[in-house]
Amino acid sequence: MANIMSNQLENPLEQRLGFNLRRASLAMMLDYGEQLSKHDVRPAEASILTVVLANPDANQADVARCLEMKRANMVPLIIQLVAKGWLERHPIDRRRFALRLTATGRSVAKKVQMIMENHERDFIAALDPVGFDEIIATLRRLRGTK
Amino acid sequence: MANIMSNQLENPLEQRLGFNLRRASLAMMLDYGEQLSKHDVRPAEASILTVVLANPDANQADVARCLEMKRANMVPLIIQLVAKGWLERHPIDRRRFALRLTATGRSVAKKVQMIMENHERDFIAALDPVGFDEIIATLRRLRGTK
DNA sequence: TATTGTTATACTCTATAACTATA
DNA sequence: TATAGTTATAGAGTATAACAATA
Repeated sequence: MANIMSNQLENPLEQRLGFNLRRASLAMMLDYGEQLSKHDVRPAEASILTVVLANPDANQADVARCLEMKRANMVPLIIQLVAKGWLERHPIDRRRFALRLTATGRSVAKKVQMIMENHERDFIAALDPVGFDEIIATLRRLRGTK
Repeated sequence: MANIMSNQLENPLEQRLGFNLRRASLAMMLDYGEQLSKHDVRPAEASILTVVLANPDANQADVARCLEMKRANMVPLIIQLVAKGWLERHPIDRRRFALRLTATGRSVAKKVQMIMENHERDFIAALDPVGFDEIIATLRRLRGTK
């Protein structure tokens, strides 16, 4: 019963792809979230700002689809972004809204891109000797499995 | 304003390491969680069962540390596992408990290992041509960054 | 003094079902 | 009939601070 004494346990999950993938993702999320929180931005909000910046007048359902989020979960996030004065909703027809960044929102969205760039730099460096493109391609294959 | 018409938006996050890492992790978690739920096991419970199976009589704090979980978040999980009749707590001294699997718990834990093995197989196949060891080493470096 | 287990609490993201209004 | 936005709700995991008892 060595385990009663020692405090270094064996963790079989350390050999698992899923566990390492999850811990790596959480490590990145932790740093990313800390950087964003300095500007009162949540990761999910940052994702929406990024997509709307790249796709002016997109509607909620389209944004949700391309971020692989549920339509229903967009609602409180959009409300928050509007309340913060970063986003406006303009009717396209009588059931869709075109999402548009305000001047402040555009400024925040650009700041978010810079934070993202700086945040990713350190982690991308840790990929070496595996190449960035190779990793991205591999992660995409994992995303498409099942 | 092509975006009012089209429903295929550009997603700049597709070029990001963090986004792809997260989506890949969630894709694996989705499949893993589905397989486990058939046996009324949650992923976090499966992690604890796995560590206790490999480390009989470990205490909660040690298990939490090796899974990178908070001590406080172990409590309801342990209570659940005890309530399910899969885990017992035996006093080590007057402040620690040795966690021990019951006969049923050991059987569930072994079933979990099989589910994990089958679940990972398909995803590991998707790694090709990148090797498993290479990916694990890379993910570990990411985990250790910041 | 440091650690274990605990309580309480809050936050973030995810998931589902069902509704309405509209295309 | 299918879709957009919404409501309500639940679940899972994570995080912090603080406490009593104990090492």
